[in-house]
Amino acid sequence: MSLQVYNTFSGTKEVFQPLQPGRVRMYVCGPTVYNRVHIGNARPAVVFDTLYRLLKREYDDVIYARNITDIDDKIMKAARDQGEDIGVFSQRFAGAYAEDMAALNNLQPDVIPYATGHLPEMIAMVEFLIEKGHAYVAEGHVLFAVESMPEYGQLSRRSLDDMLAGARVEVAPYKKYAGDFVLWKPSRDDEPGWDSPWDRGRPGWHLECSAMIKKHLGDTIDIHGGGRDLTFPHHENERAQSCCANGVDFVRYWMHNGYVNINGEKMSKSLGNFRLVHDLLQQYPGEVLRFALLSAHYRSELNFSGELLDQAWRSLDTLYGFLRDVENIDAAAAELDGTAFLAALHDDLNTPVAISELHQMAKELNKTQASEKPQLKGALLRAGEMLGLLQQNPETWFQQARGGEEVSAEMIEQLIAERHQAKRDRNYARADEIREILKGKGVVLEDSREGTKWRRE
RNA sequence: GGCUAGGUGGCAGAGUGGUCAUGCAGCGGACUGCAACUCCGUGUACGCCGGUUCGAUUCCGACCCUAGCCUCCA
Repeated sequence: MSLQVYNTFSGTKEVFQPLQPGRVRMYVCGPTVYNRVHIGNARPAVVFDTLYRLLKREYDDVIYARNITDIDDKIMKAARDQGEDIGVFSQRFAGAYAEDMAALNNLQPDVIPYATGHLPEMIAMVEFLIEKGHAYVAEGHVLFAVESMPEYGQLSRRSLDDMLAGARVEVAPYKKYAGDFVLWKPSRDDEPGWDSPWDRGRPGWHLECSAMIKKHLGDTIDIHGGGRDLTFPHHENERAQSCCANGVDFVRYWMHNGYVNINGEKMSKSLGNFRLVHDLLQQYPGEVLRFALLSAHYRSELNFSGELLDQAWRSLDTLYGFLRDVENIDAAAAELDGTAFLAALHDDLNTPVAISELHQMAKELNKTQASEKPQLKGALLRAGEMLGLLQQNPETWFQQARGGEEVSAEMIEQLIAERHQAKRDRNYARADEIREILKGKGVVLEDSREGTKWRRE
């Protein structure tokens, strides 16, 4: 079963073949740390984490890097506005990002490079680009000369003429060509800056990723991921820098996820229609957010709403329900080869189909005879793990807080015991009364031959 | 204006030239002391108009509509 991925560069699904057999290098653009991230920012992290899990299953040597952009004018401005040291400020939000991503069951990337830790690499790359005639110095800035690269625009499929025709931004006077972009810009004395062969200054955004990729993953990497909005200009410019500086192919497979929409519009900071992951986590388990994000194919847009999350929560309840009362086996030993589940993931990470297979596996588990249940449960848990789902103890899952006033588990158990006695006494009125009381507190009882289970809802 | 993606049942969302996505919700039934869980059953969904075809939601063309990128943005 070979993995197929859609490559933005070719515009088609391709069979994935790493540069070197058995060895995969993947880079995903991480956050610019000047505030908490919204659920749309979380999509690439979840999508590529899922891909990372799949790659690790298939390849021995996988390195996944996701950077922290901690040099940026927005950070400078936000830190200044709040009167906070910029290093402390950005570190705070880098930490918040790590927390949010962990809450969504994302594994830690193997490498988390910080832009501030790579100034020498960036400066070296700029020097080299100047040397090779791909960049020039102008009024303290260093600019990349896009006309020096005939293939510029190939990734985003734009011609220079088209781009300039649609340009809505004033062109800085020091640019030789309107499409040239900044590699290095001068800093004022009160702005963060680093000494360089040019003025004391700071790197352009695109340069940061190019330098970090080169250092940690090499000149040619297998997968570069990110949100669709990064295709141009960010990735196009990264590609220009890296190809021209390294003289080799930069990325074998470009992968871009679609947006998270609200009411049919892209969720974005500038539109102000965003929902922060941190806020959503007050109301929903991270696993519900993750499930919701994986419920659409990564290249599709995903319409985000409270209803979507409620549906995700219900679906997880159903799945966890099947896992109750089944003896565990070592899920790691479970075999997924040849399953429709795995086939779905191999087909350009088709998570909606994979999730539907999860349901099929759960139903199968429910139907089968007791002796075979542990085996099937193991497979289901292993499949869930591939998606970063279903890893909690089912009882923990059902007992977790769901907002509203909380009755303690002890109190619930006590009432269940009292109801049990009432039922024995055939005092159904009292039994039903207790059930109603608990229901009013968001606790649902489920009787079975083995006893009474409860869950919050 | 240039370029790109898309319009699927109440909602979310796959997919396919001709039996089935799947989930959530709804409805009917079974189970249950009654429920819940679970199980069984249940929906003539594929923007509009033409064309190709024995047959199109799926291929082709026109049209309408939506979103996105071209500026910081996952």
